[in-house]
Amino acid sequence: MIGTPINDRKAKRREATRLEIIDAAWAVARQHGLAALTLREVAARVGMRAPSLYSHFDSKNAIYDAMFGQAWHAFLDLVDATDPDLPGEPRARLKAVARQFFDFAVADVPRYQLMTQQVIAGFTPSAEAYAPAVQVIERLRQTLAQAGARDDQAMDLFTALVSGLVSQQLANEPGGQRWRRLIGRAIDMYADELNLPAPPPRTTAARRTP
Amino acid sequence: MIGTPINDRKAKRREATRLEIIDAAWAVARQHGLAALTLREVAARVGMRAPSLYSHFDSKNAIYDAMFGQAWHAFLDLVDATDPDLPGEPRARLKAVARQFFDFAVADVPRYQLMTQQVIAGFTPSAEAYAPAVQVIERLRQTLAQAGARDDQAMDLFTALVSGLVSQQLANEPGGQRWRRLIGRAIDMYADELNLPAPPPRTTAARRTP
DNA sequence: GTCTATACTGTGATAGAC
DNA sequence: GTCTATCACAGTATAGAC
Repeated sequence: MIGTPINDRKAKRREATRLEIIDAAWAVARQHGLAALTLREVAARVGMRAPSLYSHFDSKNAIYDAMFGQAWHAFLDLVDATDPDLPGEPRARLKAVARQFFDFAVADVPRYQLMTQQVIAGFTPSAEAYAPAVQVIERLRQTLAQAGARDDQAMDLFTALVSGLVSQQLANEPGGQRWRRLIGRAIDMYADELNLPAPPPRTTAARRTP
Repeated sequence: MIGTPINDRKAKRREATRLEIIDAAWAVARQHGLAALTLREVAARVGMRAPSLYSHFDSKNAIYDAMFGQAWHAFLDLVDATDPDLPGEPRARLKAVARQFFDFAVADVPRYQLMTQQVIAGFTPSAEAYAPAVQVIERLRQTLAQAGARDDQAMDLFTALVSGLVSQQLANEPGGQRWRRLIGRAIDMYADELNLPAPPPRTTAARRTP
């Protein structure tokens, strides 16, 4: 009795409603802040009463959980889509990765707060929602290894450096560029510490090595 | 009618009650988390009912505000008390400053969250409570200038680096040492970028330059 | 299955008696 | 100052309409 057209349509409708609710929740979070999200307001935006949300989510934290998974999945998709376009030169590659994370973080502050900080009191992401975050870390590990940073400490130092730039930007000058402009300098500093090769001098020819 | 012994005693008693309330609030925050703090529980710990707290604080956020100011003031006092004992050699000095901030942050997570992140929904610190934080930044600016890092970018890079180490430690391994152990490496990396002099080779003599 | 109405508990905050 | 009583609003459990 599973997989019939009727059940497919029901499941699709159900999933569509879930997405509507999550979208509404993002809208409320962006407008009033992540912690100020209320079920009544989310419900009102999708034309329901608050208790009706419990037909689709077990609790308010389950909504946060779905949002958490969606956010990390969006970043994972971005990472995978961008990968072929990344520059081959190690330093430029690391800078591009750092700027990608930075820009994604700064573009939607409540999303970034949910992804990284423990802003919500009793919320801990489920293993399922956390999975894409693990995959992002794995992609980063590969990128760093490719650039010549193979030990775990180099990885930890990179994440600390980039997340530190983001957190300072958001805390002290949200919407600004003061710490974003430091990314190039910061990554060069990092690459020097790892003895990564300096970028080759610019030439017009030989854009690809055969 | 101000400054009489009776008014002094009243003011002291009033200030003592305020401190009792703040201490109770810290205890609740450490036990249940900063955001899970409730006026009823704070009041119970000082033998009151919740509405009585409004005789001493205008709102719940006013309690957070007093906690915020107290926390930064405690760190400022620590910084000033430690200053004469800091090593003179620039790199060692920067490492000591970084470890001091790191250890203070990690020692009391709710305190650090209140000091740096926007964990509380509608809370913005007052100018008065923020003052000691500004002084801490000023001390840091002096320390960095003394070590040879005089531009604003160097300051921003330092704060990003250290706060990044803290945030990664707290997010991924609270109570551990994984990122703390990176402080030496991170600060050396930073000092190299600023072309600070390398530390002198260890000798038993000449511990001070005449 | 999906939604509503209702109600329970707990929150920060206010009003007024003592 | 501190109390009791009360309010508006939150999350959420339950029962029942369709």
